[in-house]
Amino acid sequence: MINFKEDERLAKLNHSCAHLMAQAVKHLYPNALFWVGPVIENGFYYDIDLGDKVITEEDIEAISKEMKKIAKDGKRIVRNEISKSDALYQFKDDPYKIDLINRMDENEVTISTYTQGDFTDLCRGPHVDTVKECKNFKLIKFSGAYWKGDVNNKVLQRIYGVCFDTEEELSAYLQELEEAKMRDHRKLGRDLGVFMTHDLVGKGLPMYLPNGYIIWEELENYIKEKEKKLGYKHVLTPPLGNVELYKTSGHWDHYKDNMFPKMEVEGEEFVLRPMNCPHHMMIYANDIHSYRDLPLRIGEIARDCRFEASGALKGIERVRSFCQNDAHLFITPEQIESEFTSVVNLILEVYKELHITDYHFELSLRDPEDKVKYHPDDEMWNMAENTLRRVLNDIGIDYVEKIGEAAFYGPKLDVQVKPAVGNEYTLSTCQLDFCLPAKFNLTYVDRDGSKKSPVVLHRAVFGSIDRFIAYYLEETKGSLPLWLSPIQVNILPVNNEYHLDYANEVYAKLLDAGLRVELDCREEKLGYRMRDAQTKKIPVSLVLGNLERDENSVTLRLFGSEEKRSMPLDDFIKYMLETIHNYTFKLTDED
RNA sequence: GCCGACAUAGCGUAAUUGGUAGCGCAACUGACUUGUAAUCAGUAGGUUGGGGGUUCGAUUCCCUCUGUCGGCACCA
Repeated sequence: MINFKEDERLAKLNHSCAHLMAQAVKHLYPNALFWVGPVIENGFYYDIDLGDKVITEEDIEAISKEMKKIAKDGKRIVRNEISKSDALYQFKDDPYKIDLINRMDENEVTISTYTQGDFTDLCRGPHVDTVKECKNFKLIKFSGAYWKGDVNNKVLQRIYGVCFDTEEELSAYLQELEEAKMRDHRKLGRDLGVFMTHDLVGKGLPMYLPNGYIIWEELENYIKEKEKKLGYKHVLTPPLGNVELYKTSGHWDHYKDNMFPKMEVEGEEFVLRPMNCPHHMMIYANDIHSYRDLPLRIGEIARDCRFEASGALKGIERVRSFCQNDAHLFITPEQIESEFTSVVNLILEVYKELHITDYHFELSLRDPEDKVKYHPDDEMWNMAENTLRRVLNDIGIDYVEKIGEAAFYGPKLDVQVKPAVGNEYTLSTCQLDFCLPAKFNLTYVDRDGSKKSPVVLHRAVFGSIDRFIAYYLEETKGSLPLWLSPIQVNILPVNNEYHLDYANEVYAKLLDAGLRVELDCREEKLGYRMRDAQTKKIPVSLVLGNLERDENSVTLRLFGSEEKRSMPLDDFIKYMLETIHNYTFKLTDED
């Protein structure tokens, strides 16, 4: 997908198109006031104050029409540099522009305006030469947006759009958007029988169907095997806990509004747990630990419930009940580098093995100004953040730093990915915590016999299994690698009368080999059943007729390929098992 | 949660200004006995998301609840 911000020409064009849109809006609604209209990754938007007016579908059409008209007229776009006082005077009737101008330092930035025909906007540019260049645009969507992103502020009308140099590029882009919708995990999840939701159960509470649970189990086994090899010990803890547990950890103060409300039974108060750290802390506290015991790595596929805002829910990507692939590593300060490195390497290994390539790292730091969320221990924070920077530099991975995105207890490294539809999200995370162990009075006995507080790494490779399935469905367009496919092999006897016995024999052998196999012996034409198998994206279809029966062989066709190949049955089974254990994407990749 | 849109059979959809719900796929039944993406014919399937209102009459108009979608805000 194109990134409009990174393409110099597209950025300029789309920024100019935002102005063109504002001009059209001003023509149609003379009282309109404008906030900002930046270029973003997928086009541009403009935030507009229309008083009580709310944008409708018809308005968008009218605005588009007016934009076409202005573009056709082809006025030049002219830059003007002005002083701050001139700017304040020129925009004196526009409180939004005054707000922007007041925050500009004349000595640091040149204040400029851009004029096209009867429309002038405060803007630093750059812009294209004439509005004519902006004629190939499309207004994509519109919605409300809080002024300055603050819920307490007025809701402005935001209109999103895209603009290209040619009509062909525009329609190709719109086509891409349509195709992205086809691989949205919510669509694939329904079509492939992965998960369902029901109003009676409640929103944000997905239920995994047989196909979905196969994927789930495979992922769970996969990651737990990896963790075991790295010395993790897996545990099982309850999905709820006493409110005091969360008051102790500090989560209660920070997140109680995002937790399901507490329930009172026999004078005790409980909550559905929103995360597992406190439980794992208590498991650590169950024993006295020597420095020799560390690192202690406690892992769990753990169910959590969060009272996510209804507007945030999305398929199995953002839900109210989910399972984290969680682990807490209790370590000494000296072990931070090696253990953090080990976690990052695990993440990299998993991504490589599962052919995930489109991701980037974010180092989430505290906002030193935010004394409410982050307790003001400068020394602790600086040490933690610098340690992470050092580790990441040593490993040699690229990352961007994000201020104010840290957890309340420490900085973290997040792996960000982009879904088919919507904003990017965090898939994997590794967090450094100097804070919670102290709150739970966790200790270990060091070499010199003194008690010391361990450091904790919180980490999740799959984030939540739910979210990972969502991501992987989209990444593979529903054509899952063999090891994750709910049905791996579909057997199609050409003719039930003559070939069913052999088909049954092959079926039994494949089943015995541990493959997930189905036999489609419906009284339908082969073409019909083949189409069905392809629609379900089953990786391997075996067509069995006279030839195969007589030679004890199979003729196979892989999903997405028209090529047919024959091989002895035993070779086929061997081939399949090898492929599964290599987590291979598809058989075709090796051919 | 906020701004807005939407909700018709398992899925995808249609129904002129309000007149009593059609179609395709899937399902089921029968015929066809099939060599790699749709054989033919028939049958069944709907309190038009729930509730309330206006009306002689509501899928259509109004209110409300629930859910979904697009953004915003949030994301331990």
